[in-house]
Amino acid sequence: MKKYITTAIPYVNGDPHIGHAMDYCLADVYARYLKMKGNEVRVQAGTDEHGSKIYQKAEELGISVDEYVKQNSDKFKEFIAKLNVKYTDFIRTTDPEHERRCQEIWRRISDHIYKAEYEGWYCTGCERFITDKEVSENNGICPDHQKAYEKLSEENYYLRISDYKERIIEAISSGELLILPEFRKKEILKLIEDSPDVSVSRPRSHLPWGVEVPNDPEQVMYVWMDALSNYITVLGYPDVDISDYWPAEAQFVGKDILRFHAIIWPAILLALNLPLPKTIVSHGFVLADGQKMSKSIGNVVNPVEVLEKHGTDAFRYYFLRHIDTFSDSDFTWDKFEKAYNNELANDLGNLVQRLATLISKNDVEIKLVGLGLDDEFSKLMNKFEFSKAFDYTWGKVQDINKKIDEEKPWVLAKNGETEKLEKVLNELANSLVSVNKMLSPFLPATSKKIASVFEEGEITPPREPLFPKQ
RNA sequence: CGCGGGGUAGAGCAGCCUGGUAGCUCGUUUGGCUCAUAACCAAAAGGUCGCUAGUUCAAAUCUAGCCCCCGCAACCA
Repeated sequence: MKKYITTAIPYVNGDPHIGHAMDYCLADVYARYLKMKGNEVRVQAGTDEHGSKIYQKAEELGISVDEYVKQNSDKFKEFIAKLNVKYTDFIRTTDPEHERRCQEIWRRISDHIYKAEYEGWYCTGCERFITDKEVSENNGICPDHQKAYEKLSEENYYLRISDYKERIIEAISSGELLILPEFRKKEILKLIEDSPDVSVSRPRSHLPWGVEVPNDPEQVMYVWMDALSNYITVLGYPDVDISDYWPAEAQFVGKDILRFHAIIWPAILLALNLPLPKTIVSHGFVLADGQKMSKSIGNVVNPVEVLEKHGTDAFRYYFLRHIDTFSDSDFTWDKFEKAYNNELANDLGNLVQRLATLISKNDVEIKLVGLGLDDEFSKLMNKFEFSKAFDYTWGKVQDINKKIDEEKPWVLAKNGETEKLEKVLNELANSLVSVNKMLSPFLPATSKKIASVFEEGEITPPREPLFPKQ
């Protein structure tokens, strides 16, 4: 089977942060799992490079926008590589092919787009429209710029969400378009009901850096139009038949951008007469000590620092097991260190060491029977309950440690019970190899090392501990 | 009364739908073991299950009211 998985494309006005890592890791785990099941999997990644903020930032830095976005896009590529996340397709929204395809998409859905006047409060400092609520909260004055908001009107294009509202609501509530977790689905369903038509363009004067609206050089596409399209333009749409891979098996997004993916995106797809993605998985935020990470509080955890501390798999371990797949969870250095030492080093690393030693010391021949994937594990993975699946897998790791203590192979060896010893160690080795399969989507490098110890000829303990204690 | 989620051992959570000895992981203490990265295994301590009332032989679980926390309400992963 051919499957397609997408990640959200980050806006490149800053460095990669820990939230981006969540997206990549989750998508990667699912992709590796599907591959293990024998599917042909395509994984998209990319960068969102249009919009006025980027334009401004480049100007501030005194470099060309092209150069600025290229630099930042490369940073993300590097970051993804550091996470050992594999993608098959990388898209940059400033890629001319993408821009052309976007315009073609616009043409194809133009029956559902109309032009209208938009009037609202505008801050010339922020260069954006401000919601009525925000205006009243700030008493009509922008706190960042100490300037009064101005009433401004402009002509924009609108996407008629109302044409598809019923259809989208139906698809989401029936599960045809599955939104995970359930509580987000409820939120979205409520949100769609009240969703007005969406503005999908800006006058070029406000948004100089973007994709031009076909047949209207004065208007530029709203970044979400351009960004959402990436999921199919990267496959070659509309030049190429994408039906092998579209609809996507799963689209991974942060909870903050779920609404665009669950409202605007389905509307665009329906207007194009394309099927809706099968699943949108919305993950939570990583909190630092219970608080949202923010530059002003100064509690931002640098993902690269975490990666470098104990390596990629330790990073993946913490973020895939101790950060819940769906809800917000905490990162603290203390928890990370504990997880590394007590779980990775003691439970798993030590298990590999002791079992390999037992086998090699006693010169026991191991026959691998090639067990299939655990049903319970598959069940959890199919529901995108990755942290629970990982928990389950870890329970199996601990079971093997327990079993070793119960069977006491060292006693069997001492008493010369070779037959029993052989049987016990074979059972244990087979269990570990089968658990290792479950580990492989989560900890690919570690899993490879374990496989090389137990599945490639003579078994000798790894020369270097898998996870050296610190 | 905007919508939604939640309040269970020091921490993080499960159990609630389908009432019946309050459970898991980490941490703490004690014991066991020696194959192993002083790792592993076992046991113990620790909870008025937010508060109040109701239904019931029996409520963490069902009902009602109240208190508190959090998420969402258009561009912040």
